[in-house]
Amino acid sequence: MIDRNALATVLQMGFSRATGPRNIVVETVVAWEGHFSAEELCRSIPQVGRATVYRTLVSLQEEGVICRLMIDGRAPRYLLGGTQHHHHMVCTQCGSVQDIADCGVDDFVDTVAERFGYEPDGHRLEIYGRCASCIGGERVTS
Amino acid sequence: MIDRNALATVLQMGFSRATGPRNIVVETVVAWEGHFSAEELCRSIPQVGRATVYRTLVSLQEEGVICRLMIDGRAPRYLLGGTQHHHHMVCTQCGSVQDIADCGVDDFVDTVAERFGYEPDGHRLEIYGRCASCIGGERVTS
DNA sequence: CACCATATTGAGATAATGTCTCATTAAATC
DNA sequence: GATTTAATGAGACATTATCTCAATATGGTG
Repeated sequence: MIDRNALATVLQMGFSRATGPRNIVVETVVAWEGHFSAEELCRSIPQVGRATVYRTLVSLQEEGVICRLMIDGRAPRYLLGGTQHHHHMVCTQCGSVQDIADCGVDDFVDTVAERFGYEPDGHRLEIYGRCASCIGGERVTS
Repeated sequence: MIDRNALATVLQMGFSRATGPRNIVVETVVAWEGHFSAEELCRSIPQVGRATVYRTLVSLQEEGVICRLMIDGRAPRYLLGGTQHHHHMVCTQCGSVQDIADCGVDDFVDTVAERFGYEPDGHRLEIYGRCASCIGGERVTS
């Protein structure tokens, strides 16, 4: 979880004024359980305009406070999580998302990129499947 | 490149009738150089209705004939490519896409999934950066 | 070949999501 | 409190995707 100081820092990044509406958006995002879409966020804080919500989401992505997942359908979903965590395991049944601490993907990426003369500046790894508790909950509930 | 027989097979998959419009869509997709969006495809074959184009794209994805890339903006882009190739390297400058033949990602995915008691059924790896020719073309063209 | 049953199509309505404009509001400073 | 201007937000607009249902075309049958 992001702490209050970091939050205050985030609120200032790239802006020259700290404002109420942006504060509401950031606090809501930080307090959110699990992932959310832009529209869900808008609905949950109707007192803040759509434009501001979208603008703030862009900033939060740029600052690495949240990341963007393309889970299934059309709308991207956002997840609180630092810049370093772009490896996720997504449960296709319950929608839960598990961060994967880096365990060699970065090296793999560098190796592949080098082979092709590529200069990598980012990558995304998402694993889809069913999480342990969805597998476990398979009994028929009478 | 997909051959004619495979194409004929694809055209039958999941359908009970072979039709002209669907044929046009599939042939256009197969002949496409690089990746494309659904709307680009629609524009290039205005004689086929949007609904049919979208329906056919869904079928082609299900059959593994094309895959769906989330490269940058909002609209997904499609790429001719078999079911097995979900590892791509995308040039953020020229937009070219390079398939990465599997070199261990699958094993990595299985290992991680097992650690979390996860039952994986798919994954996606996309590497973003600049390709060799974009790096090479950096000289100022007078 | 003509005919039938129905799978498939497509025009256009509708939905979902995201972007933009610009008059208004309000934060920071003096 | 007056001033400057960053930031907001209502709503128009844009883009992408889905849905409906009457019309059409396909494959099978006699």
